[in-house]
Amino acid sequence: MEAKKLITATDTQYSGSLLQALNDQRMQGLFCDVTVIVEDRKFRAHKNILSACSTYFHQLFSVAGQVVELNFVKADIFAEILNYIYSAKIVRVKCEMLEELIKSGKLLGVPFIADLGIPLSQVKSISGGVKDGSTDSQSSSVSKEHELQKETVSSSDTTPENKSAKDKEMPVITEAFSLSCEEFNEKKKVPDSKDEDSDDDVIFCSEIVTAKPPPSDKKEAVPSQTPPPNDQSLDLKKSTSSSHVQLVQNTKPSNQLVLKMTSSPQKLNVTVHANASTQVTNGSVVPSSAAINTSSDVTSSLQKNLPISANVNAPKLLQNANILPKTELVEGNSISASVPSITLQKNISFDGSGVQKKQVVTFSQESSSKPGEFKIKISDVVSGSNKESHREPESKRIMDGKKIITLDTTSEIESLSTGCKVYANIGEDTYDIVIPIKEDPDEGFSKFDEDDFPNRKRMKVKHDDHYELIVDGRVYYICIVCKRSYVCLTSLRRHFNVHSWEKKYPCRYCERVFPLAEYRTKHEIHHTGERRYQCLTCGSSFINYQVMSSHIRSAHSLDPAGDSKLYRLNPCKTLQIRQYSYITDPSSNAPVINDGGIVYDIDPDKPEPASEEDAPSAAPKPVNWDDIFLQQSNQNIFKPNASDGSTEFEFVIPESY
DNA sequence: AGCGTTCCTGCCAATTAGT
DNA sequence: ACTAATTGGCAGGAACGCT
Repeated sequence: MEAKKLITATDTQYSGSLLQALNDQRMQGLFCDVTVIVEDRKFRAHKNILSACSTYFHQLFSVAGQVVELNFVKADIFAEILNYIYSAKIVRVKCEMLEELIKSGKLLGVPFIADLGIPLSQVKSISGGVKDGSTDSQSSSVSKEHELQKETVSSSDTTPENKSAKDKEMPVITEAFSLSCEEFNEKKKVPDSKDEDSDDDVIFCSEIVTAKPPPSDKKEAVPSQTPPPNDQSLDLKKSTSSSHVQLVQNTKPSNQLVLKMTSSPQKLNVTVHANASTQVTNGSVVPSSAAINTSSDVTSSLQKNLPISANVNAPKLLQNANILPKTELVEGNSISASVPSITLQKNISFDGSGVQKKQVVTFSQESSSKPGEFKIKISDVVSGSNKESHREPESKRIMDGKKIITLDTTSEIESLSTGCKVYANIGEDTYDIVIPIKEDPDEGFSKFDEDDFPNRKRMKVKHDDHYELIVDGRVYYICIVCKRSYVCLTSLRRHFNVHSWEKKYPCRYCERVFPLAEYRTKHEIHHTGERRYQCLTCGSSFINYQVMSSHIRSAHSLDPAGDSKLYRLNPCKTLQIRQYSYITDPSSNAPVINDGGIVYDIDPDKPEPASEEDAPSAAPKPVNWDDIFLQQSNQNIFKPNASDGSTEFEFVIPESY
């Protein structure tokens, strides 16, 4: 007779293959919904993935739009972090990058990377096969642990593949932890690995987990799946990303990636079984919430004594779905001790041009004293946020598909939810922020236009790059990234490229790249050395307006910005730039004045061949490449690359530069 | 502090794209 | 051909870095 049985089936490869699929999609740009700009590099990614792995992104994406910019991380570092997020691996990171990597991991709230600081020193010495031959007592004891660990694993796995892996396994040791990692030998070649010196390579495929230290410590680490109730060793079920490595490489369900962490002197024993099946089939393990809560406690404890900032509450990719919501319910003191991102974001300093100057999330109650600086706390406006509820009576109301939030002058507008168009009607001391709550931002936009400005033509918003703020009937366009306000939308669009780098303007003389064409042009003029600005008082020429202006002020004690023209701007001869009314009167070499009242003239010392040849032509003739080649042939400023007929040119920096 | 360089943004002309 | 949108040069102030 067939007994009734409950069947439990677990796809042990699921998490790994899922991660792989996500990474593949990222590589192909599929379904990427966010662009992270770091320095001059753009990284396409998925918000869900980033927010799941990074507390920073988790909070950032609650307010940010499709483009975010990080200026506190280096591009190459962020690339490594992103690779980790999508692969659970830090692969072949050079030792000198580790410190920066860890720092960035802390800032971004990526626990694994942040906690690499724990084994860092040992890693450095171990990398490439024990460079320094560390022989301290800790390492020796850890080596024993490591041997034990090897035996534990080898007993259940004697495949040649894993034997090979054991030969390369690296114990990672710190003052607080010893961590042994059974690492599979990845046969999949890292693309750039061939050039790397293996001595400089560090490969992690593990995840650091903190656990509550025992009241009576100094217990020997014992890998155990069924710890006694009061045992200080703790089994955490984690279908971590680490399991990806294992499961992809070996599908045997009995195989586990075992991380054994042993504390010393504050003993801490943690065994992580990164077997995805464990969490489902093994019902005897410590409940997730308890485990995490315990971890939180130890985090707090450890932070008192150790220079680490473990963040066990950070959401982790592919973490047990039961863990995450439970961790949110951990007692407040535990959370506050283990969520550094809040404090962290308050400390982030955005600076420079084209970078985020303001915090995305702020908990500061500091009010703005400068007129025109409206600020709103994120909790006030984040759609769907629970935080809104407590402010409901005071300011929020919903009608006609719009959410209206009334703010006082001290509120902050910097963290308004993106994807919405925001309008404000300014009263004496209040601001009504109207946020269309329909899903389609354009829908709300349209409604606004039709209701309030029926004569105003609907504006199609191709890029979700700005808010609109109406103050006393005047429209200000506010960049969603840096919150700069613009009177002209074109100015904002031009500015936004600083964030998005949708277009790049490389210098044709050097390697520099600029987000604005004008920046490049001005920079290139420095290469050519051309001096277009000429002082009419003394005839001196200068490379740009600022130098010329400075000269007129200092040398002639005059104001170049005054009514009288004290300088002239000669047309650019060395670069192919847009020509305006740079018209030289064909009948004479007298300068002409354009519509703006600017006097233009051709430098008599450098007669322009084109002007002479084309003198009968009344139409303004812009300086083109041919003109430049003819004119500058002796100077060899530009040489057309005739070999391939392309539009590429060989640029030779003139001697004047 | 002075100087040079770069960044920023309103303005506007030239160019390009769309109808 | 006309219009709208985009591009990018310019002015002039501000910020920044160096000496």
